Amino acid sequence: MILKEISVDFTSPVPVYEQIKRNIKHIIAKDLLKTNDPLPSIRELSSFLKINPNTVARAFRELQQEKIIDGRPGKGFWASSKKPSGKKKIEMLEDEFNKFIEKAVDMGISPESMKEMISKYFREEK
Amino acid sequence: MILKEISVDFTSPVPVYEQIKRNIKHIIAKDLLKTNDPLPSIRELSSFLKINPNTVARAFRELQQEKIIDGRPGKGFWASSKKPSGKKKIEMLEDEFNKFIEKAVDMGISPESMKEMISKYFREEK
DNA sequence: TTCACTGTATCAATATGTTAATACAGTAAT
DNA sequence: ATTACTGTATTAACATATTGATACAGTGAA
Repeated sequence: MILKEISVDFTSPVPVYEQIKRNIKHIIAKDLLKTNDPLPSIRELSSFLKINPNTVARAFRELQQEKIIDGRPGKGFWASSKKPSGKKKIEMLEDEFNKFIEKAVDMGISPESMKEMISKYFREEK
Repeated sequence: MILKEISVDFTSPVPVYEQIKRNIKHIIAKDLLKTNDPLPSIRELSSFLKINPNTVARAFRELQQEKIIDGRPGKGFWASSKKPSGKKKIEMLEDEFNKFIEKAVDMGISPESMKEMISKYFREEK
């Protein structure tokens, strides 16, 4: 079960519902959950994490709005079949990304420096 | 004067003090303010923007902590003596950049794809 | 000193965000 | 219909972030 892939840090400034969202996104991005695979129920996950069901419900609701998962009362939630493909995801980001690059260019930052920033981010990320 | 380079959007979810910080950073990054050039005083800027002096003070204080500007009571604030090198500029962008990368990660985009997006931008640019 | 400007500190009001308590409602198997 | 699960909605408690009112303190020139 993917339950043990999910954990939250109560001392983090990142809200618990946001940590849950990221957990699920990463799980789906890594294909640990494929299309139509069931997620743990709201109550199952909330009692596993020892938090209020509403907190899990908020995470699931927002993921549903983002079309990452889908769900129905009485049936639970599952990985959506309408997940955007890798290409779609990049297209979704590209506008925002180009704005960012333009600002960087405006400041005189080279493409090499930008790539270096990416590498740095992932080196520091554990 | 750089006063007219500074504006805030009161309907934005981005706090006013944060908008001021970004304004100043961009002004310095674009060399509209060079080393030791004076910034508007806290009260001057606050009355110009019609906000409380404390809001401007917070922006300036944080910029000072980030070594982007310097200041003293009775003297005002000025652009820090440390010329914003390429590295400095990158630091200024880094917060924003990291948020972007985080979002990309959340979408399951690999570092390689991100670098590819940068290359693509510059290939198409010229 | 006095004055007119600087920035600083403290506290309160307000707004926003997060989580929990609790009750309600849908689904499906028995 | 009963049971045992699902998700949903409402409201309140709590925490945090943002901004403002106000008073205090430093600097330098007249």
